[in-house]
Amino acid sequence: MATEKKIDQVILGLLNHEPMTGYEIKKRIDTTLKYFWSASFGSIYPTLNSLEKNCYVTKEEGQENGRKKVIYSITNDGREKLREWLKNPIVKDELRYETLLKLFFGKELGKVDTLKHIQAFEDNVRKELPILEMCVNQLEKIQNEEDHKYYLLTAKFGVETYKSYLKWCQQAKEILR
Amino acid sequence: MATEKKIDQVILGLLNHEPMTGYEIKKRIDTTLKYFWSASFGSIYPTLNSLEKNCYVTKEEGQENGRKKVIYSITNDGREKLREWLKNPIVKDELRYETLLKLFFGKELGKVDTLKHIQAFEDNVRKELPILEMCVNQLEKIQNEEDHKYYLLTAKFGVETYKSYLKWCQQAKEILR
DNA sequence: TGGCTCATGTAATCTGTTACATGATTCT
DNA sequence: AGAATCATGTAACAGATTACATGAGCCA
Repeated sequence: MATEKKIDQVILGLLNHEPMTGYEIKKRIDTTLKYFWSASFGSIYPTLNSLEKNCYVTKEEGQENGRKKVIYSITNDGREKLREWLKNPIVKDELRYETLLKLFFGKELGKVDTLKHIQAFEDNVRKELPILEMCVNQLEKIQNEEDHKYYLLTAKFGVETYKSYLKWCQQAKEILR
Repeated sequence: MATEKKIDQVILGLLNHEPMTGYEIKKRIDTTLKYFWSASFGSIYPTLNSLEKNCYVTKEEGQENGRKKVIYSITNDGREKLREWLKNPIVKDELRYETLLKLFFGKELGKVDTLKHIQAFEDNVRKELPILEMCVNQLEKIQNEEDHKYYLLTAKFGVETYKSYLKWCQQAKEILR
């Protein structure tokens, strides 16, 4: 069966764009993939090791400004692995909205405090939405790199869902009042 | 510290509405909470056991049509536990869209197959949206039970996000063509 | 009679996070 | 000098899923 873990695919996918260190992979996930994925160092570094053991990536130890760096690159086998996973049908999106759980059980908490949860949710969305929109704007300018068309898809997804979140927030507040 | 696991809170929350068996809890999660939460028997039954050991729920073994049933009810301690969790700020919504991962790395897969993923996503949303809308309609009719106002919040959330998914699907298909 | 749903539960396993350890460099 | 960031990694643990085991009732 081999690797079906998604963290493997995430790393292969990112390295398929350009060689990176584990640290950079983490940063990339926390910025670009933030709206639909997350991962910790505790899963990234061991995964890089096992990917190398299986020849899906190669590592190159170098240094930059005196700091040691381990730069990973995808191999042909790795790309093949990625492609294989990509063409399989999507199994399942896993959504766990703690926010919605607290709203669903909100009767026990009461209107006032439930409204506070909604407000906190809204505040966060309002903070993130402009970032996503900026991201879309920049991606729309870029025409040459083929990658960017696909990045645009996910950024637009973020924008649309975030806008729907805001719309819902208004409805939700009205219902509770 | 005690239980911070969300499955505990999900079960307490559901039992706070009415006493249920583990099997019924599972069904409830798979229908009503489906759009924002999931859980397996392998986590539900052991959790019910530990909740009982800690006196957050009580069990009553009975039978119905010859079938043995274990019906759980929430206790005052359990309700207190639930309330305590509800009033804490929301820590994090965990969203892991496998769909978006595959789109993000879509360059390696190509337009045709990426469009297939989008289509599969769209088909599913089109199938689920009417169910959610029906749900909203029914909840809007009910005025007496206070619980339903909170259920309505989450159902409306589902409707709004699902509509935004469909909107995005159109955009996504245009971008790739 | 065979298959589906109801119903409960456990063991093995998987996957990932948190917290810790370490140490260099850059910023203030 | 001290804090923050860069950078890599491990060990313990948490939390959940999958697969299996078991058995009764219902429907065709």
